[in-house]
Amino acid sequence: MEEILHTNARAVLEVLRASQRHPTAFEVYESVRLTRPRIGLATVYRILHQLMEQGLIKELAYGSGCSRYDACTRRHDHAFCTECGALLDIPQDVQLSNKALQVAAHSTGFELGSYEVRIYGRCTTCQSRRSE
Amino acid sequence: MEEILHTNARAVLEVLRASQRHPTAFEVYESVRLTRPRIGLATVYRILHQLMEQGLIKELAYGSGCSRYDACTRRHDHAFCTECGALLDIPQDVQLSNKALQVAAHSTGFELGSYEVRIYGRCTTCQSRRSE
DNA sequence: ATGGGTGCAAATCCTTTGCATCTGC
DNA sequence: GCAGATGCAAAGGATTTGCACCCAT
Repeated sequence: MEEILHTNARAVLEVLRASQRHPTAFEVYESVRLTRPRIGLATVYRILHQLMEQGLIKELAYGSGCSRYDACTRRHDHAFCTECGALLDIPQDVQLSNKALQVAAHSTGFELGSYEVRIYGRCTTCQSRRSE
Repeated sequence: MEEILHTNARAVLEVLRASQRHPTAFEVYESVRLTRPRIGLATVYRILHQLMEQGLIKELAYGSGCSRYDACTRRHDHAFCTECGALLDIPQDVQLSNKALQVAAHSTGFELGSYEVRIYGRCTTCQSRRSE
């Protein structure tokens, strides 16, 4: 599937795969520019959309401003720092029964596609920054 | 707490409380204008921020475009329609053990604040619209 | 008269689009 | 030479900000 990606698309995907941090489009742009200095931000956006359509990456919406992108496409959960905006993958899936999901889907009439658990709190960095 | 709200802020909060649909800022603006025709969109945004700071409402980010607002501040879960963008409250909390949450928080080093389960799928309207 | 709240318009930020150019085949 | 990919600049949508005005105190 990804063999058909052209050079820039490949570079974008590699940046995303190498990053732990779920970068924004602009951060991806900055990283890609290290290897492909002439690339433009619009191209990065176009490539991000293509990669999403191909199911190679996912978009993460979180509060204010801009989207972030995730090269890990298997279902997984996230931790959001409410103080600094850091966004981490939760390494092991949060335990959730099929039954509970089906109840939720049923009560809303939804045909269940996927799901995600988000935990909100303070990341390690922000915890050490101040106690309060 | 909310006794100190001035008239426009009160109107915004009432619109949000009356709505089932988690409206966008612009939708709030349109509704509030029915009773306060001279209000401006900027004022609506300013008030939404104030209400968030006071903990009376919450912002919901979901994919593309704009934020939506939720006057229900008790912890609860959401269902997102991936087809039409509809956004519903899940009436009963998705069953999730404290232990599972603590494991998740611990594995990321997070100090757990809150959490949310999001289910993604097709809402009833979109299911009847086409089968595919 | 003072201070907060407000409308309006301009500014900003993120993202998308138009278009002429470039590239690889 | 053609089709797709690209850079650049302009356009677009959501949100914020500056500022003068208005209103209740």
